Amino acid sequence: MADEDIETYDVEAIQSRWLPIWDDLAPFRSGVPGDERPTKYVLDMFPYPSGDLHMGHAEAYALGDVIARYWVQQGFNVLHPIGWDAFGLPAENAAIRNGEDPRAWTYANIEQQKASMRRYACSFDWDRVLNTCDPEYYHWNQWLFLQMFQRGLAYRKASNVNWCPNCQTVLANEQVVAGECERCDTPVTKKKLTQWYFKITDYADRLLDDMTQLEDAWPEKVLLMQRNWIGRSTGAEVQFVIEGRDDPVTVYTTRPDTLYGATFFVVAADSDLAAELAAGTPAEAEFTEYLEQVKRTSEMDRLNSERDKTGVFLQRYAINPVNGERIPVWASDYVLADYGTGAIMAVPAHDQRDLDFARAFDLPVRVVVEAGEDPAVTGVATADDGPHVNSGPLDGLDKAAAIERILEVLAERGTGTVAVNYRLRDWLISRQRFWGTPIPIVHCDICGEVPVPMEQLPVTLPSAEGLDLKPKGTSPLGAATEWANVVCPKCGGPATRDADTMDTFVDSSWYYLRYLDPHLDTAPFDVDQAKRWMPVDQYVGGVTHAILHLLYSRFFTKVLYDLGMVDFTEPFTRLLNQGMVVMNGSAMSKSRGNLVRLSDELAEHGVDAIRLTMVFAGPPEDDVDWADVSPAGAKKFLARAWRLAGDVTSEPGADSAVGDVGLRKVTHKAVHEAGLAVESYRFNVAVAKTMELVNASRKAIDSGCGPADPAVREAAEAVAIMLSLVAPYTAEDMWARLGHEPCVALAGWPQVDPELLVEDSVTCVIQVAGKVRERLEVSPGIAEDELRELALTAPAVIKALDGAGVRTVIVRAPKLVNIVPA
RNA sequence: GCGGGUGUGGCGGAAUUGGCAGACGCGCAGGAUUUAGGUUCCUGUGUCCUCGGACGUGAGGGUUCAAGUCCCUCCACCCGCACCA
Repeated sequence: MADEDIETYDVEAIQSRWLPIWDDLAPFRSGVPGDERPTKYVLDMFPYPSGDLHMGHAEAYALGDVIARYWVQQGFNVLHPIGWDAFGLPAENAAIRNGEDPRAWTYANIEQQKASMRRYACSFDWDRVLNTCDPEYYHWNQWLFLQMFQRGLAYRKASNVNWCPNCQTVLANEQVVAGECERCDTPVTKKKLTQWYFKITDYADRLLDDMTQLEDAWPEKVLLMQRNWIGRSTGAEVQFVIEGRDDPVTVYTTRPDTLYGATFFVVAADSDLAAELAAGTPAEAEFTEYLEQVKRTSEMDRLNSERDKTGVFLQRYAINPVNGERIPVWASDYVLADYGTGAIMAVPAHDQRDLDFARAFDLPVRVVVEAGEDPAVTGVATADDGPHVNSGPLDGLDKAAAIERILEVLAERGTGTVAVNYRLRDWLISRQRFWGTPIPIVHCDICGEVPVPMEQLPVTLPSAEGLDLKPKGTSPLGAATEWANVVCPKCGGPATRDADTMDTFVDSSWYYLRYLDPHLDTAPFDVDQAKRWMPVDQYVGGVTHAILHLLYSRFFTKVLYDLGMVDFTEPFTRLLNQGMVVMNGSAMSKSRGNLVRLSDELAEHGVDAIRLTMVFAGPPEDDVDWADVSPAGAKKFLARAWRLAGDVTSEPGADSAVGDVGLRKVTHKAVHEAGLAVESYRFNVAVAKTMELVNASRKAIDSGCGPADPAVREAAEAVAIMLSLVAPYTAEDMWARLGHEPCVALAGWPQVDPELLVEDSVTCVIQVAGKVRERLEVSPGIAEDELRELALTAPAVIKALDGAGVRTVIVRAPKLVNIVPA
């Protein structure tokens, strides 16, 4: 029999048999009118169309599909959409390399990925596909931009921005990783440019505070990263008069209690204030030279905290508002121009950076909090709490009391107040590239920034033909004169379009709403559909987006809430971060020579075996090391399960109630435990439970109740349904072999009979001094006294006690007895 | 430097509230079937052992009748942030 069966579990044949049938039946269509099932929204992060799908996609989508298909089996109408995040630099760069139109290149890749995705058989609703590079999509990026523009949430300002010399475009703070461009690893430099921003800082508090909604539903790690990224700190703003300057300068500090310890004052070298203070002083030349040096320092060097402190004394003095002391003003690059006010009071005794600076330039160190050794001697600033000294009215107070007191003092004198600061900066969205959403603004010499009227949207991208897409620091769109030159919508005079395009993170900040009605042409999304489906019940994607994409999406959601378009404030109720697929411990890459091609793996083992391998490899959050797993083993198991279906000889509908009780108990327990495992993301465990059921069924057929017993059919059908979450082709073919019509995906999760979960007998472990000496089969309802008696009289126990008396007997009926000898 | 996480057989990993450590699988070994085996099926597989047992979840200590699980100290690896005043 072996020979025929090997031929019969023919992966290729099974795949090509069911794919067209599923296409026809479309079992995962979520928008069928009159569908009464309760709803769930399962969302996978949409792919970027750079070539075909790879191993990472295979893992992520296999995991998301387990959840989506499980909820379908549980009777939900599951919205499980897919689309393409199709704008962006890589497509454009590739297009430049190949001399192709980025549009053609992108759509060709999308078609290829779409075909692969279909074969991969995820439970996507193919009626809802969207591409962010379609005008019908980015139309609404522009619409949303204008909504924000009207509310002052989109604005233009000049500032020193992160610049990637390789990509020849600006980058958001979030796209600079360790001083390098996140995309190409080129060291990032600074450039002064006028750019568009979204005012995400207005939402800093809400982004932080609303995270309480996400506790226990998002990975703690992601919440922590977001908290750190927003970086809220509470302190005080204190005003210092600068000699020879009319207006005082405000500094931000989290330690206003150490104000009496301020021995010098530092302004950010690259701030306007520094230039102003240096102007006309004897230090001006030295300052100018220093500033040049600072500008030459790459972001990467600047981030090196081991670097020695540098700076220039500006030959000016600030007056400490509490004691009138005259302290020198320095300019240094260790103070950041764009955090707080760009100026600080330096308290070297209690801040390490200030101490390092003080030691470098021989500035005085004054202890105002007694907390250990003298920092001037040790070189280590003390940040701990302790009684204040040398601090006038603060003397003797601890930190909390001193802060409270000094704030009162400052308030009385009108020279200081409580203040909150954030690490988070506004989101820079302008990009000097072609393949993105045009910013819907027209620049007019007379009227300034004029929004494109809503009815003129979308502002579509011109053809790339004839345009030089090579990065040169300005947007290629500016060279499309026919496109760029327009009349001002306001005054009718000559004007030009804004030639920059939007950061592609704008596209992905709201795409989950667009899926609800991807072809709607009157609004970005259907508000009523949003009431029905949103927020997303389960989001699945890589931890690489822990900050960027998730923070931006949360921000957009809150803006939409304020616009009255949605009635929730957080878009993603639960988040699962899947791990990566690696090879021999490191990320796969062509240059490392450890790249595994998904298409090769699929050809060799089949879709189901690859999906099963991904799911069974371990917890979904962990990386899958392809060197450690066995797709061949997965295929072997699938064939084994599949053969089970062929061995069943009872008819469909056979009454399982009269079947073998032993096997039925195994079946119901496996179904029950697999369901619990899926719901708690332990998909690998759910697979293990399915395997156990297959093993038990095999045994029942070969050496137990036999293939005709209805319990065997019940077990095999349960296997097919459980397997349908992971291995849809095999499961469907099993279902057919068991005499059912498609689709197994809609068969419904097997009902668990609670009575069959109750064991007839339980193995009770009898320990003596914590060591197992005997196992007894007992009834689950056994009384403590009876169990104690049984345990104490067991021969093995008497032997282990070896005449010693009994001190205590711990009884945990019915599973355990521990006898403590005297 | 600051913050967080993880350490369980040869390997990937299991293990409600502290209650049989190693489920399930890979690999390996042996056997059966086979002309053959990158097939299928069965059996075994933590370590040591004087075959009664002893030891065993990164190391050391503690709490407990009982610790992979709780507490303390340490080690290793991984991730995030990195002059944010």
